[in-house]
Amino acid sequence: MSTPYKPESIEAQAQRYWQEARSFEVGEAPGKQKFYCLTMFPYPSGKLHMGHVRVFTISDVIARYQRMQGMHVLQPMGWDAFGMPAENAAIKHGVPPAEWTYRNIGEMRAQMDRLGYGYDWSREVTTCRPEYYRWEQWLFTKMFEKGLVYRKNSVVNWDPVDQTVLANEQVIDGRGWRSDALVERREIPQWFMKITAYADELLDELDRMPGWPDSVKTMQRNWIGRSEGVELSFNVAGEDEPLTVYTTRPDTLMGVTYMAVAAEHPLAAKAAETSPDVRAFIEECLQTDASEATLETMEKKGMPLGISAIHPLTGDEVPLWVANFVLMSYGTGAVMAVPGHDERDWDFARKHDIEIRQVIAPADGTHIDIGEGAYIDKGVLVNSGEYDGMDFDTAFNAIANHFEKTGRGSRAVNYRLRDWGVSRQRYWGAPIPIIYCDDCDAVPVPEEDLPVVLPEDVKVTGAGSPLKDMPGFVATTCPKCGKDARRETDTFDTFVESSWYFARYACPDADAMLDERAAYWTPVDQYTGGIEHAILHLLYSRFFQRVMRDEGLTEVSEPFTNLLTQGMVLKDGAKMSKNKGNVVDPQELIAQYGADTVRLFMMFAAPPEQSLEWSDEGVQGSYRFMKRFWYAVMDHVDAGKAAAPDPGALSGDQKALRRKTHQTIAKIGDDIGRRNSFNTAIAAAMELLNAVNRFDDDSEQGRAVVHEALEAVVLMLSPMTPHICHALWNVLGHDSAVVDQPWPAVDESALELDTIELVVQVNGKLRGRVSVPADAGREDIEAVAIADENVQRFVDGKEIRKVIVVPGRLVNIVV
RNA sequence: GCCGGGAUGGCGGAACUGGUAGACGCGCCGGAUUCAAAAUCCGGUUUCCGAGAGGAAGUGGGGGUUCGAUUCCCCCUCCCGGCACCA
Repeated sequence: MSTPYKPESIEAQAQRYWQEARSFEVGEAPGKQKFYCLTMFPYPSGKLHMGHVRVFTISDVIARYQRMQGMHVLQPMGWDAFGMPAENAAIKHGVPPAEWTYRNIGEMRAQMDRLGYGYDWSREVTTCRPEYYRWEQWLFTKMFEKGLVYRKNSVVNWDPVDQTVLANEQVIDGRGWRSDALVERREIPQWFMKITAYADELLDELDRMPGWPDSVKTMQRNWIGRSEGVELSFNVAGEDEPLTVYTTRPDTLMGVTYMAVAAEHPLAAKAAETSPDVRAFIEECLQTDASEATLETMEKKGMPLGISAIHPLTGDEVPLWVANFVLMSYGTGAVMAVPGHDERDWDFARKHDIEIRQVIAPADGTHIDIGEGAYIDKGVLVNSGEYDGMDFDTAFNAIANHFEKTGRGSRAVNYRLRDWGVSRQRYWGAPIPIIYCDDCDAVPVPEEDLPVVLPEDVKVTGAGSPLKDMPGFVATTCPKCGKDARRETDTFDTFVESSWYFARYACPDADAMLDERAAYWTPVDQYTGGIEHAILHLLYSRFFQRVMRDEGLTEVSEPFTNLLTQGMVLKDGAKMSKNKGNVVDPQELIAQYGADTVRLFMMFAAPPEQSLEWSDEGVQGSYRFMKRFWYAVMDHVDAGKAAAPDPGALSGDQKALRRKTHQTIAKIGDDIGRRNSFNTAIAAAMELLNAVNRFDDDSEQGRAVVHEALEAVVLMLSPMTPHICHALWNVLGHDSAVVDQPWPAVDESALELDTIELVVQVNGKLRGRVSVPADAGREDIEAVAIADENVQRFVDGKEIRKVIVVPGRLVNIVV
């Protein structure tokens, strides 16, 4: 009787081995080729969920595979430990955020070890530790000196009942999640990092990043949104200050029939002084949350201000409106409107009975009716006086030149990308290292006084930041003049921590932000994480990497050479969540089936980039496969020793199994190494094992080819299911550990075939299959194909027009 | 609303560069084993027509390019991710 498959004991054994052998702790080895394999670190929310298990398993498979390819692999792990959930838990249960966070980290780390991930824990990074965040505080002060950070007013969601700032996700249908009060837009001073200073570099480099998915690069390109246009000044009747707008379509300038400003614009405020209607409208505009999705989907409203701008070419009066879809913080807070050639302007003009003027006509002379809808394509100018007949480029240049000559405007490059607001009015984050002095204004904390440590023994109530009420934290002296001063109580956006942690893993204990070890390990060779981070986290990290580079900390510009974005884990077609009650706890599954089964299912159920539909039956199927695998090896070994195959002495069936083995080695190597196609890799391993189980041959050579096949399966599945493979490798007679084995080699001579099967089509429809010698010529193949009995039924009596032969695949006869 | 992605048997998915649609797994059906069940093993399984050989249809919907389209192009529907304070 074979030894039964008992995952709990073999998994514990393998994990003990890795721990005692320190299999995954790596130092810098300049002679070896390094491979830095990283997954987006988790927020320590309490327990691992299936999404974590999926991304960590993907990364672990890649790390273990690359190790078998001879790479010197680093795979670290850490904690994105600041964030709102800790404050929410504190409000709900009265536990201080720090305590809650550290407890969660302990729990999740134990779960990760139970799943068998090959992490170098000696490099663990926890972002809520002062020894970590001191360096981002330090970098902030360096950026301050360089003018890369600045303070300006910007909009937040204000909950008037809780007297606190809300995150966008805390605003539900325009109301505060706890108070249910209508949220207001409010402007407060906040700190910004000048990511726009790097906009061109961040954009241009995308063209030289073949290791990133096109979709992510496209999203980042669109997000940066570089455009070339013209900045123009419109005089305003009765005002000294002109109104400046930016447009990418100066060719439509003669079609401007109104202009719109934001509710917060000074001209709107001025009109409100005399008009109660305008005042009421402005107040209504502020009763909305600040997210772009809300602004873009809400009803477009506006009101005339009773003020006119002067058209810079015609001198005509153009009415000025205040509108809820124009935002003060974007651009100049004012837009020119061309309803004839912009959809939003067209809708707005229709609604408010504003003139719609056609100034562009299709270049091919097609008639269009501007009363039916806006014509937004580029074309030829009409109704534009001296510019009539010009195409877009000619008109763009003519009008731009005119404005540059008259000093009323200029060509300008504009970005959709806005500077990064890093201030958060929250407690559980890294303090922004600034001191406010009545005389010296905002002064960065000197290097020798860093870190500014966040006090951890606090009571969180949910109404404002507790830091404001801690005189011991706030009260300080000005580093410049020594007078009494106040500390900044805002903390960093948590994206700041996640924008450089990947570099810190290289040197977690360095007495500087980075040291020479980062030069060895960075950039990350393989980065894996959720597609939801395609823009913000990945763009901020690319920005930070450059700031660190320009500070002389590294020579690397791009932090992540290859990027894999994995899909979500769904159940019943929806993301797993407590609200929906469709959560599957990894812990219970591991207890029932073992880590290998869970890992195998995760990798088998879907390709990594797609969403993965959870299936309890599928997990059982993976468990069944683990058992079949286990007993196949056990039964083989129980029957005695096996020799190495002698290629010259194999029968046809033996040769066929050996061919299958080497075909599979080639396929799985390609699937994992090139395609990140783990599901098909596993399917191929299953096929090979099925072939072994069907293979009934006790002869010496028969046992030899089976042995070779089983060893190959053990080696090739070891990245996916490392524990069972650790055990089976020893069962197969090896003293070594499978984790240190090289990837199996393909024997090209085993792949050779004498005859191949070709598909025969008639007019593209499958009509038969024929066997031909592998080296058959085109004429022989055609003759054999046409001679096929079933093919004859469709060819007979018809004229053969063309025969297409796709070598090794098919023959298509066109009649 | 804007940007990005997706849709293939009863289900998850495969088909990599335009060349056999449905690999592999789940489920289901039939059989073996068993006193019985579980577990395990063997066979079948896109739909329709046909005893069979075989034929017809078929990759969200509509059109197009091609000897040949799940794959390329145009239009549409639905679902998912992101939209700058969730991480």
